[in-house]
Amino acid sequence: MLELNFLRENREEVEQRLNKRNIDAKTLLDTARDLDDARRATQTELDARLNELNGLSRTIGDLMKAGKKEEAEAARARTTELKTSTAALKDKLDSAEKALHDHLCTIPNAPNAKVPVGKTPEENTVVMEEGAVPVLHDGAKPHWELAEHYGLFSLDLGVKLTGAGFPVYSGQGAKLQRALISFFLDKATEAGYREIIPPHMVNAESAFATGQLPDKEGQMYHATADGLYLIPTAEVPITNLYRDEIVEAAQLPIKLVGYTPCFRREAGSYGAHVRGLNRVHQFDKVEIVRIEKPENSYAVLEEMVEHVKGLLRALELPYRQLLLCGGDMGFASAMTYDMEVYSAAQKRWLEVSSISNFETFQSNRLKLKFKEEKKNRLAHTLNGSALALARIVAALLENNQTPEGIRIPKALQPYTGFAMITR
RNA sequence: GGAGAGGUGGCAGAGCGGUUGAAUGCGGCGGUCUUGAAAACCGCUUUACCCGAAAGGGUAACGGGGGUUCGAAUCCCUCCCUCUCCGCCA
Repeated sequence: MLELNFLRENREEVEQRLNKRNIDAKTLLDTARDLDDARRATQTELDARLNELNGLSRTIGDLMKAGKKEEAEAARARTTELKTSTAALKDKLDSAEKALHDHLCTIPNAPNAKVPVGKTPEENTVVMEEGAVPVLHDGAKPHWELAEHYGLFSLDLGVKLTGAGFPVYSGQGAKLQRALISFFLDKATEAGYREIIPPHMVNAESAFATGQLPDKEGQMYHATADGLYLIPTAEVPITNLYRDEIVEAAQLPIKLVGYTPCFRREAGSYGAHVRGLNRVHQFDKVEIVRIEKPENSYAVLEEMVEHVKGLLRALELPYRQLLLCGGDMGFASAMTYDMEVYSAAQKRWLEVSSISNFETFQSNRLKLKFKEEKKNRLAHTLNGSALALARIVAALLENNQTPEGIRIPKALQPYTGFAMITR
């Protein structure tokens, strides 16, 4: 949620930035201003009445103490009108606040100046590309066929247990999964991130604070009996650790990392491009989260990208970095880089990481501030996948296949305990 | 699941209808003293919003929500949470 005051004081800038999303920013902002004006007027009036009522109550108290019963009764009579009018004004204020809040919830974050204009993924900017695309042997297979051949994971078994899109990993496939998680966690820990194991379900408050509710309600699994949501990413519980907190400036930066399974309902879309591990309802991901001072956040975004690049290099995967255009960015983000790896058998790029700066969009909902020189300021939050497993596995299997088996990158071998996946 | 106790400021802990946003202690910040430090002493020390150029003024908040009352941290209802005992259990 954008900050109301920032939005009022920097109207021109915010409108220009929002326009990159191809939305009617002018109308959205005009409405916000009007709703806020109405709210302020109501509160000013309410406060004045309440002030009067409080004064009367104090007078009555004093008169009672002094034993002046008749005068107290007279004063009491005058409170009746005030009580009904303040009650009405309170209702009016409540609905004005709700209307404003609901409206603000519909406004996405304002893209950073560097974000390119564009409507579709085709208009994203390729920032850089690195690593050689491997030349595969004849008869190279896509990863779902490799999985079957080597017994690494099964989607059919997942259907039996749960439904479509829930892979069951086994044998070397399961070991590879665990190896990657450990490898990513260790790398993040080396880089100074503190490891967190959070709950895999969150309440509605948490889901709201990071921006999943109300706009992405349909994408989360919802346990209605308890009002809980299965997390779509570790970002949700980990960032919410700092909900309703005011931290000392000296405590920043806060660097957290967590591994969790991620659950996504992902309505729609079937066919070849969602086969295998390309798009599943449950996958594993290691997420890095940062809480930063505003003046540092964009440098930190680049630092996080470098961290992810380091992982991809260590895994010897060809990858590219994309700067998302306004039309392709997530609702809560001010600027997002996507990292994609090339999956050689499918001959396509797979998104394996999304690294975003949310500026104060999340912290405003979280009420996450830091104290600097006696002033409380909203912190900037950032997060990024480092990395998302399922698609990394897909690329790893496809790119490293040989007639003799599937080669495990050197960096990973200490974690897997084997150098080659074989039958 | 059954029975009981309780949720107050950064922490501990009073208050149980009338200037109580809240005693007191600890912690923190500033000052006096000191060669320096400690001790002692003095002052300050929650958050959000509204009006205002500012100075300043006002409103709200004692787990959440609702009610009673001229007035509630204090009384009532309800929900949530924590603790103790019993039961069950990875």
